[in-house]
Amino acid sequence: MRALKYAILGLLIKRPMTGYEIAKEFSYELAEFWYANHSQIYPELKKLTSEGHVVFNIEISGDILEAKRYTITDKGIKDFTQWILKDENLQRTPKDIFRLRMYFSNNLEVGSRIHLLENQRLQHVNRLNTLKKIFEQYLEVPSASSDRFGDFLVLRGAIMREENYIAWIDECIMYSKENPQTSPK
Amino acid sequence: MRALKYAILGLLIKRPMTGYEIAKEFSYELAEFWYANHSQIYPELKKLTSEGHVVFNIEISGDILEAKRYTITDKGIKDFTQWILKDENLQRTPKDIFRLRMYFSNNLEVGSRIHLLENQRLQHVNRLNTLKKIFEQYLEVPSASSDRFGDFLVLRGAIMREENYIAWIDECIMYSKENPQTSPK
DNA sequence: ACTAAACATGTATACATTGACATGATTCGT
DNA sequence: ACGAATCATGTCAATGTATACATGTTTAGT
Repeated sequence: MRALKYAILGLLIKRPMTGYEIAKEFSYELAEFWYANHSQIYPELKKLTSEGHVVFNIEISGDILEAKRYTITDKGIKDFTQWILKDENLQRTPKDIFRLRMYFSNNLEVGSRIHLLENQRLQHVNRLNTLKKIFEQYLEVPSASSDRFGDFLVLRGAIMREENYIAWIDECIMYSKENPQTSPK
Repeated sequence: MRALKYAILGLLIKRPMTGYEIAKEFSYELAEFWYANHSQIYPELKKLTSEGHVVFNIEISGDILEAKRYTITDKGIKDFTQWILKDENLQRTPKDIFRLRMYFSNNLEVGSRIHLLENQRLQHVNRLNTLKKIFEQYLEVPSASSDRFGDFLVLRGAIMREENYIAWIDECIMYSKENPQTSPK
């Protein structure tokens, strides 16, 4: 499947980048649906180079500090274009440890269950607020052909996802309070 | 972290099960937020046995077909109880290939983009309908102490998640139609 | 002059996960 | 009696991912 390959190629279509810059991209908006740290990125870039999907040239900062700036090749663009066009079956639903906890939550007394839910809620609210702040920077919907359109869509998706998760937690809290039990299990 | 360990222990608290039965559980509701196939489950059960978290006894069907029925030990219950009680920081947002595609969707012409979105939409609608049919079986909210309460919460969560994903896709379709471009990139 | 943060690239080890390979028994329908 | 579906358990190789190890430079602030 090699999704990381296409994530990197997609970034390099926008502009040539170093491995370090690619890693940074993954820690901004992109992290809302994809992530890789540098220990995965550098080997992948090496592989992409040997496959002819990218080429690099070395830039020097200061006296000796080298950075490899990678550019996507025609072969890379062609491969990426085929990938992005391809219909795809639904992935398996992503794993979610908190949902796993809630699935087994009958093993908890009401107090503990609600504590866990409130804690999780707070974290999602914080994330939501961060996302909303980033979203405020878009004063209008970017043109569908600009590469900021993709950023806009996934950021909107991330906000909706967080709002929905919070709504689910609220339902869980409500049901737990409505329906108290004396002792667990 | 060993989430699979706790997923298995949680199931075994409900009742003793064979590896085969555990694998089956992962392909029903549980698959909405966790999954493992038998090639992961059997080794994990072996490990849990050697750690003293579970024990098994062999059942024979017919003449010779052996099945190992695993039972959780006191040590296993204690370990699970500590785990379920523990507060947890948010996981990294799960990877989502379709969102990755949409992030790079400025490389597509409007027609292709909408085709991909419609295709994905259909698949989510199908999944949603399946989930709703399962949900109809709950004529009332199960008691918070019954082990069907967890099933109920995560099933409700899965329905909300699918509805929300479809709403996001609809927004993407709307923005793509509102904001057409002549040629990609 | 010093220092902290950011720039920059790599490797290694362990763990998690997938899909294929491998084998065979039992049950249910026709 | 036959065949298909289900029951049942395991290993292996490849891939993917996380965390730590490892090293050194440059820049911006004080």
